[in-house]
Amino acid sequence: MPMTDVIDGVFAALANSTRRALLARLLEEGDQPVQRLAAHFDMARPSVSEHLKVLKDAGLVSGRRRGRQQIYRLEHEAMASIRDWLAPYELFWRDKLAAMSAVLDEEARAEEEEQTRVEREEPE
Amino acid sequence: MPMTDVIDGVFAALANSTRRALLARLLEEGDQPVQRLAAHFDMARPSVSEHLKVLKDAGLVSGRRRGRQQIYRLEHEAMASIRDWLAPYELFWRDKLAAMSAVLDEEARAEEEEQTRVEREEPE
DNA sequence: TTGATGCGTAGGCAGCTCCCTACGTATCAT
DNA sequence: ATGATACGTAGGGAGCTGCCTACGCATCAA
Repeated sequence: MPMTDVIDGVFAALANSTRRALLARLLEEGDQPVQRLAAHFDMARPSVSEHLKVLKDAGLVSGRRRGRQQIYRLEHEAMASIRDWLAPYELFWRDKLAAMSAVLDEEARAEEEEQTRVEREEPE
Repeated sequence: MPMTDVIDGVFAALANSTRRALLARLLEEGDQPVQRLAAHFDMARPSVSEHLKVLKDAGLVSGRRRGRQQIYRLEHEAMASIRDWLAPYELFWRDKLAAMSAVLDEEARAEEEEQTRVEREEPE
């Protein structure tokens, strides 16, 4: 599977607030079964199951059986793929902001020098 | 506008390979007009315009006029909102991996100690 | 074995996405 | 003013999303 399709799936999965909320629950409360996850949402349980399937297909969560329950947990790799995708943009902006702050520092320095000169010309 | 809607828009905008490719062009080649962006895609120019609108609505790009051209450029804030959303998960996994590597280190140390003991018992 | 529980899937419907072509509008060259 | 250029929007169609209820299957308690 091409990398672009993986990223497609991950971003698409995250483009829904219910699914992001499911991830947040798993993050804050740890692994848990569907029932417990579904309890927090004003939505039929099967709909939650479908959301979990989307997250699972995207690689953002995994499920294991425990008796008749299915325990879901966060998976790291898919998240990491987003971070990796984001990295070049972060670098770009880091450099951009660094350059900008260098300019501002230079302006501040020049202004301070100007201020010093003025102060020398207007003593007391 | 609630933060969740902003994030929704950004993730939805990024859940399309054409739009991600447009961002990549802007990243690598800098600000440019629609025409030049559209040239790289096997797609009608108006479709590219629509993708750019999605990116613009999500806050990922901005446009300024130059004569009859519209120059698009990357915008930082929307990207930053993703990074911020991602941060708690990154922290979670950093801790998780740190704990895991501590366990592995401990196992390695124990194993090494065992090895040392064996070596003492079998000198030369 | 029987009934209850936990979960997933089937089927259906309203609304959105992504592409297209046709057209409207602003700007520029002549 | 006239035609060309750069761009956006309108309108439409095929397919996907997100929700629902109904149902099927596996597991557990009694």
